[in-house]
Order: sequence, then C-alpha cells, then structure tokens
Amino acid sequence: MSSPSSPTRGRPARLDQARTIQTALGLLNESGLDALTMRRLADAMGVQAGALYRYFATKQDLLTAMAERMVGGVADAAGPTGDDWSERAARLARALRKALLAHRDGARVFAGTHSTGPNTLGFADSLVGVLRETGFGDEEAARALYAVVNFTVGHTLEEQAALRPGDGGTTDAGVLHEAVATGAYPHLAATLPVLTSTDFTAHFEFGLRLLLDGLRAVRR
Amino acid sequence: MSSPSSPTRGRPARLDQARTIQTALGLLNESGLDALTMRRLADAMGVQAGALYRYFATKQDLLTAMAERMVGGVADAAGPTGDDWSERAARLARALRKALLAHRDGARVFAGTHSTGPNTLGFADSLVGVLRETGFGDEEAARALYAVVNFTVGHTLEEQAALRPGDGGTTDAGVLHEAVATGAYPHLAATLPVLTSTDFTAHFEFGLRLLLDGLRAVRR
DNA sequence: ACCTGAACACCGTTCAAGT
DNA sequence: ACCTGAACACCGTTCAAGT
Repeated sequence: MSSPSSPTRGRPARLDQARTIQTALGLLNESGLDALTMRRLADAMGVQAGALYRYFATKQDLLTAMAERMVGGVADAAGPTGDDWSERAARLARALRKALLAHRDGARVFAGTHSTGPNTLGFADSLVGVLRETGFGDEEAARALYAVVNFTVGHTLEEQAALRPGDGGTTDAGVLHEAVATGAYPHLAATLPVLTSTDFTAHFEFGLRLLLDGLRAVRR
Repeated sequence: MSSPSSPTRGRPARLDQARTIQTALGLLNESGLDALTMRRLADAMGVQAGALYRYFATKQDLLTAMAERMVGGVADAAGPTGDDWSERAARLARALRKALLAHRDGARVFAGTHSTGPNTLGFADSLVGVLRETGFGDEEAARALYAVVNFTVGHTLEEQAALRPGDGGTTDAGVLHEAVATGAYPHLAATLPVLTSTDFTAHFEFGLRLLLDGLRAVRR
C-alpha cells in the first residue's frame, strides 16, 4: 500500500505523490498529453526520471492518479436533496464535463484510465443515488450512470479534440465544406452551420436533455 | 493528392495504401493499438519503416485511414426508408458500435482520429437524413448526430477497455467490491451486480433507448 | 530511504544514397 | 519510382551504486 513509509528518516524527500500529480497536471495544461513524458515531469521536479518510479509503478498509474484528482469535488455538484432529480443529475454531468475541460486533454486522460479512487466512486455513487432516491430501480440507475458518463466523456473528448491546434492549415470545418460541396452528402450540406458550430455547450446540453427526457419516459 | 503516381513504372511496388491499411488492421487485431508501431507494420509488409512514409505522411494519417476503413458499410445499416425512424437510427448506432467492436481497440482508433472520408461522412449523412426526413429540424438533427455518435464511441471505448487483459491480477469488479465494502458508497453497493455486469449490449441498448426516447419527446 | 547514472529495448520521422 | 540504411531525437522502465 504505502511504498515510501511515513517516518521521515534521512533527507526530506524531493518527491511525493501529491506534489508529483500536481506538477504533472500543470505540465499537462502547458503542453498537452503527448508532451507529458516521465523525463519532462522529472525535470520539472528537479529529479531524474527513474526516481518517479518510487512513487508510481508505471506512467499509467500516474495518469490514473491525475484523472482521480481532476474529478475532485464533482460528486458535490448534485446540490440540495430537495431539488428536482433531473436537475441534480444534469448538474453532476455538467460538473464532470467542466472538470475534464479544466485541464488540457482532460477527457483523454480520464478516458484512458480507470480510477477507483474516492472522487471517481463518489461521483458515481452520487449520480446513482440521485436516481435511486427518486424511485428508479437499481438496474435503471446503474445503466443510466453509464449512459450519462459515456456520453459526457465521449462529448468532451470530441470537444477538446476540436479545440486543438488542428494538425495543419486545414481546419475541420474547411474539410467538411469541401467534401459537402461535391453534393454527395445533401443532409450534411443542409446542416453544415450546426455541424461546424463551436458552441459545444449547446451540443452537450442537447444530448444531456435527450438522456434525461429519455429517463423521464422510462420512469413512466 | 496522389503521392505515388498511377503509371506503374519501374518495379511493382511492394507497398500501397490499401494493402498497408489492411495489414495494419490485421496487426491491430492480433496485438492491439499499443503494439502497432511503424516498424512492426513495416516488418509485416517486408519493408523498412521509412518506406511507409511514401504512402502516409504520419502515423496519425495511417490511423485515420484505418478508422475510415473500419466504418465501411455502416451508412447502409439504416435499412428501408419506410421503416420507423427511431429503428433506423438505432440500426445506424448499432452498426457503428459493431464496426468498432470488430477490431481490437477499434473505438480507441476511431476516437483518436478525425476521418473525413466517404464512409465516415456517409454514415453521418445517413443518420442526419433519417432524422430530417421524419421532420426534425436541421439543428436538432445535427445535434442528435453528435449525441448518438459521442455516446456510442464513449460506450464502446469503455466496453473495449473493460474487456482488455486487465493490467494485473486485480479485476475491475474486484476493486469495486473492495471499495464498496467500506460502506462509503451505499448506492454503488446496492447496484453492484449491474455495475459489474459484462452485458455491454444491454448497457448500450439502454443508453441508446434513452437518446431515442428523448428525441421522441423533443419532437413533441 | 531516496535518488543518480547509466543502460536496455524500444519509438516516429527524415533523408541521402542505391537500384 | 521505390525502397534501404542509417541516423536523430527521443521514449518507458530497471537497477546497481552512491549518499
């Protein structure tokens, strides 16, 4: 469980899990996930790369800890128990998106890991709780959790990918315009303004509304 | 546009885009995305790694071509125009999931790229078309496309991650059991059987149903 | 106990040179 | 025109040895 033991013997350590995670999240924000290497992180902490492995067995473990840290406090976003259940569920979903958006490539880090820490589990428990307490069955509540989380992560993955530099001069909207100009995609042509809109909040809210309206229908 | 020109001058090429993509998809299925390196792919084609760069400017371009190839035929899954719109939309979503599941790490490849090829655009046009032709406005149809695709990709990402070897002896369900045993997550405890269920088709169908029921509600 | 130094076994990508 | 060979600038991870 605890690799570096508690009684501070010898020199004060330059490294520890909490500070390492924080520095890693800072580096993530500055340079993105692709530039977050163990060597660069070690550099930022004034240490050699190998030293990091005393605190994280693998880079994947570090990324998991980062994901867990990112969603801290999200569970509390549900708000008062008295409020409408669908509004409470919506708040949790919005808070998750916001937490992922708060860090560059946040959705990629979250989607690429499987945290079972208190922040992640607390969020899940909170969302399932909102639904169970309003009368949803256990099966529906659990499946609704997956639907909301998978949609939110999928959406935010796209959102952060779309907002990235763009792998060259050609923008995503530009390529779409060209392709659609061939006349092969009449429905995309008709909806092009919406498809190339960068109002991701509106897209997110629409999808979230579909899920919650769907849940209302399931409930009868 | 066309890097290696058409008239076959000199020796017959050992490489070409189509064969390279096919070999890469084979390698993906055998060993997964992390093991798919340019060197290993070159090896499988009997060539040096550098030679691949005559056909794909970057590895990212190769992955994009792989994603585009994976979703071939998905657009046709809508079925007869006479059928119920929500069933046609469901078929498209199911066909997308199936296409991603057909290759190891398929969802990861798809989520990590941004294809604007005919298969990808054809699928999008098809889904938007189903909705527009049944009376949905352009804005709703376009946003519904994003909601369905982002949910489907998010879900399949999770599904393929869950079915992976598992980074050690500890299974995902095992960790959940332990964490829940502390009593800190009463709602997760109550829904544990559903949460650890591996019936991903049921999870997917539930989420998909929420979205389509939600769309029905939006339509009034 | 904590970290360094150095190595191991790789990566993606480029490009002169061969055929 | 197509591919080789070799290099460049990196990776994640391990581990004896130092302090």
